[in-house]
Amino acid sequence: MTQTCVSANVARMDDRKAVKIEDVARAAGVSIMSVSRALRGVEGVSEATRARVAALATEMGYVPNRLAGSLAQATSNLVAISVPTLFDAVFAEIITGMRETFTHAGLETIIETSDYDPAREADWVERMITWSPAALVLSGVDHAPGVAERLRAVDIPVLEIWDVTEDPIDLCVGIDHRAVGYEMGLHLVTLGYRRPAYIGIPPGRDPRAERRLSGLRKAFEEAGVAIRDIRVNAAPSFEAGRDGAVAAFNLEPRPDVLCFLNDHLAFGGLMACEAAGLDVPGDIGIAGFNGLNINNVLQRPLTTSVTPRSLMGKTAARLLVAAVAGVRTDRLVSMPVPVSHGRTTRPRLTGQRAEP
Amino acid sequence: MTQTCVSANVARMDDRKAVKIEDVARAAGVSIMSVSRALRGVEGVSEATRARVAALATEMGYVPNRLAGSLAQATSNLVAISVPTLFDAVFAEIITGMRETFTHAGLETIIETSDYDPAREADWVERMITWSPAALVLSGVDHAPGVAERLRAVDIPVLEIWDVTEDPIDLCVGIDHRAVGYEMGLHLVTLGYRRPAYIGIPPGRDPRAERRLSGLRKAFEEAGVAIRDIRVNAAPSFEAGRDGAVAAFNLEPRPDVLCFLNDHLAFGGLMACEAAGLDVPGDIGIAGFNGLNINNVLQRPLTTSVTPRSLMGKTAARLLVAAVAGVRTDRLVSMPVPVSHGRTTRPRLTGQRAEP
DNA sequence: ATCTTTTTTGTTACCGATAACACTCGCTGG
DNA sequence: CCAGCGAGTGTTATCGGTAACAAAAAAGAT
Repeated sequence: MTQTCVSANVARMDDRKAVKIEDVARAAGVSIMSVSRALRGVEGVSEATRARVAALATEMGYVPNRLAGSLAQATSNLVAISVPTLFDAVFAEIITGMRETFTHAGLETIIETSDYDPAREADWVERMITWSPAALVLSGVDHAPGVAERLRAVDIPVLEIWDVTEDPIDLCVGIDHRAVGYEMGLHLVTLGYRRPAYIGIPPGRDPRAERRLSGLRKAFEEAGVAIRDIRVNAAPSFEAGRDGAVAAFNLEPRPDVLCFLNDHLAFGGLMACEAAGLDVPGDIGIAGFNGLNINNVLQRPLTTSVTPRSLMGKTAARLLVAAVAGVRTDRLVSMPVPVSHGRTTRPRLTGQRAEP
Repeated sequence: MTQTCVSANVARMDDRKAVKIEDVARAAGVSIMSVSRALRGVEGVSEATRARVAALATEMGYVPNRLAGSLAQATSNLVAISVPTLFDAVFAEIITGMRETFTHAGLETIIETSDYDPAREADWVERMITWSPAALVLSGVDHAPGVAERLRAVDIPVLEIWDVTEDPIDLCVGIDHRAVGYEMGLHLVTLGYRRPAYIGIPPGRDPRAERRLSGLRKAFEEAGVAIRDIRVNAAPSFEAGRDGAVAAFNLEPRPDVLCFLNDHLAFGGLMACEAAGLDVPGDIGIAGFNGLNINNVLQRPLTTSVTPRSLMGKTAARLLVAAVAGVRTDRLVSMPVPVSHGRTTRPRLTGQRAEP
């Protein structure tokens, strides 16, 4: 099957070599430029030529070479997106939310997972710049040193998503994680919890989670309560939550509520409670973060903060498309994150309005 | 903030304009080609110049323009991957499995979601070709008409993943879905189930699922039993499984086992059983597909077929990297998919060895 | 010391498009 | 009847690199 004769190979390649703009031009009896203009829908060709060229191009199977096009224009239609992980449905939803808008705007997306490692993100940024992308999307606002400066220096619109900062590189659409943690803390305090424990992964991996914890801590501190802190040395996962919960059961005194890094861990924790014969929320409360779809089918949906992933993606994409087009917009959008009361924390104290 | 004066703009742009190979060459006092060679690690430069140029390039902040490079070389380091969806952790795992190998090989990945629509996949293929990617990865073996021919015509290595076919476009690494369904069917028949129902989404969206169903059907038919078929008009999700299960409860006679499209639906179904007060597996059995991580924390892990997503990704990537490098390898790899007995189907009949 | 080799370096042509400008018409208006 | 204009089309330079070949310098052989 393999052609070993060099000349044969060359011949074969020449045969099938993609038809280029020049071929179309020759076939249509016009200049290269007319073809280029016709195919891009740019002004400056008569309707007759445009139609003729377009038909011919299709017939000949012409596909423009974007490498050449982008090189000549010094910009591409590529939007490069970096997320920590694809395992977490959250980022999948954000991406999906963005993609639709991008597709409409004729933008291609290229996705990277940094695995929560700022150094990898920084590497990737350097690599991506070489593609002259139309825009860059980063997850979070904590970057390796120098990255922000670098990105401000090159003239590419940058969007930071999922977190907020007062000093975005360019555009920023996300949620205020500290506020989210604080809100949840307030909620739990209101419900009367006084022996909280936090269950997460070791610090340094997920700065957003740490920020939520700090908000949570603040809320409890205002009630004169300290949070005990359990870290499971693993990736954020169902299993980590389960293991963390098991560890929490042995604390003295036993926590009355477990605050998990996110819904994944919370679900793992819920299962651990079930396995340990603990009633939720009777014996112990559970709080998560994200409001994943799984809650829609759980007998006992999690008490959690519902993040607007899809909407966030859409909003962000719209802003970015505008920025790419040169339109000025808001630089910072902080989205609301309602607490979903769920059924893994006890109902409100007597005298308060009951949850519907 | 915006500079409106044209000359000022130009000046600014010139200031910050990325340093190019020519600048480095001038600074190093060598020709452009020497810089190109030095930086690419290609033969033909003395070690001394290489070091000097490399140092200078770093110092000057030179980043090669890949558009230009790829254009000149008529190929890029881009691997374009199409998956049906990112919501399903399965594809996230496959991608993650592949990515590591690709990164090692210096390949960049660009990801598309086709949303189970062959037409979108076909569009995407056309668009991608224009980037001269190093390789293309497609999910499944069912493509829009003409796509396979088109891909065979251009000289780009193509990998089909997740499913298998006897006539791959190029390379194929996946699982035999029909066989998987058949295996599961045999297992359920062995366990004594005789009133099975299948719960999935409308046909035409996920050909792999249909193939699994056909295997399942065959196994039951061999036992003289027909499968009843329930389709939920929704995306494959927890909710779809729940709704499908509820529908199944009303069938006459009530099914003794529910076979779900995948674990997502199966989990939704499990929750529906719980909500309906049905004991699993006492009153009704449940079978899924994939062996998602959630099973690791469930009190009652699902009976399911465990797909080797990560390994599949790794294997596939390795093959593809070899192919890109011009090495001949196997064209087809079909991976084993063991049945995990779980605890949502009844234990084996008496007289057989018990499940550990 | 001279003639090969081999290594290193430089030149030139192109990759496949686009931008900017130049040209050719056919028509209008003075 | 011809300058003036605008739509439609063509020409030329360029984008930032790389391949292929040519030239120069260094190393080795006789």
